[in-house]
Amino acid sequence: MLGLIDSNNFYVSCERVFDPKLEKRPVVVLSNNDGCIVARSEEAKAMGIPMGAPYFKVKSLLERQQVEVLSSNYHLYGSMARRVVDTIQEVVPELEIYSVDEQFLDFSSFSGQDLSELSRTLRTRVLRHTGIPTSIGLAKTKTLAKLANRLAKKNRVHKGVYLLEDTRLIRKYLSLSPVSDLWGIGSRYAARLAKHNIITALDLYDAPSMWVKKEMTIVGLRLWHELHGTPCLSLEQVQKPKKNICTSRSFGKLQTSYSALSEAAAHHASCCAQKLREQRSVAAFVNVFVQTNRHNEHHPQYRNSFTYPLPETTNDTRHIVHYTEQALQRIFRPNFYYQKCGVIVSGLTPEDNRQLALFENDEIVQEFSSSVAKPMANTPCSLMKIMDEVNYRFGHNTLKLASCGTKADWHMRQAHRSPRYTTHWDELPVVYCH
DNA sequence: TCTGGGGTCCTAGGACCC
DNA sequence: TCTGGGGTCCTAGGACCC
Repeated sequence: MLGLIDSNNFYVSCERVFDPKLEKRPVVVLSNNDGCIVARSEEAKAMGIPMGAPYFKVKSLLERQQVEVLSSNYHLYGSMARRVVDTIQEVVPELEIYSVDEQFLDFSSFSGQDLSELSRTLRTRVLRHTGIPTSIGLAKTKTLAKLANRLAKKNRVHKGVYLLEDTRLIRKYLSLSPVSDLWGIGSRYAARLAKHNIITALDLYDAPSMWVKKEMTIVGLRLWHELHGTPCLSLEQVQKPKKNICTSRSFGKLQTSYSALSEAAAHHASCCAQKLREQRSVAAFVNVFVQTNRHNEHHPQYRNSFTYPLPETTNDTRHIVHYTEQALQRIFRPNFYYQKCGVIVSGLTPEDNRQLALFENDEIVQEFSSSVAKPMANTPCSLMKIMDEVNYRFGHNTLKLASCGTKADWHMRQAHRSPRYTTHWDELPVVYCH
């Protein structure tokens, strides 16, 4: 048996831990740039506020219904997610971190124990230690555990834990679920399956496996086997290094100047380089993309990207930023209203067996180190290491390249962000004693 | 005026190799 | 009439996830 533990309305729950007045009230959390609704409390869901709705379209409805609106606070959510995982691991050490609010649990070392009971204890513990409510689904495969988790969440009588094992019950629940509820069935497949009269999850379960493979490739076949109780998706306990890393943001307001785009791109490139160093990888390519607002019918549209092959693989911020600039120069066109830009690094390999170039080119490094006090920066490695350490100790962006700019009027909108209670000294919660 | 930001996997087809 | 038999790598496009 394995389990899927999932934090309920995770972002809203994080906010509620530190602001009790949000309890029992409709609350929504917005995406970056205060763009769309990405999390809703149960009360907000009950009012029919749809997931993913653009904020400006539902703003007046939210105001009328007195819904609490929050900008997303990813420092807080990331830190709370780590606490949740740490607490779970005290009880179940073997797990896979599937997303910020979901973990698959490996119960193989708990044979003979009552897993439902154990899971209920686990939920209570997570709630007590972190303040985050969770639901746990138990089943033989990941796909069934996902379903069981839905049941645990949907029906209060299960008290947040549901074990789905009995074939008759599996069939019954599948017959009550639309096929699009299954993990791995998105809107495209749902529409295609509907044409073949496959409407419920049970219809897919009862379809011949070879037909499923023909229509939905090996991915669909795996899903089919998982529904029938044969595991095809293993638990990935070690997090694999990412194959691509992307940093991008929409601008708080549309931008037209090269200098604004260049600053933003340098900033995103710096973030990519830092993420590369965190996972101890180097990149072989850097891709820069820019785009205008595709929803805007009044301004002319433009989107473009350019991939720059790096002369040697690197995770040095200065190199990545330098080639980002080169790529941006190729795609920037004046007289457009830009809405977004981003940087993607790819061709990632581990930094400790980095492939050297035939002619290692240290021009940028030398140019830079000659203007900096010698003992600090004679190798790119040590300078980046120091920069990361300083930024870790004194806060993100304490040290950055000048090309990232200082004005940052391209920064995203974030009108309703709560304090970063757990990660910033000057934003700690305050307790008053009477 | 205002519409997010990350990721992964699979397949087919085209190019190449011996 | 008859035209080999293995492979790899890369990319674009399509699907999905949170």
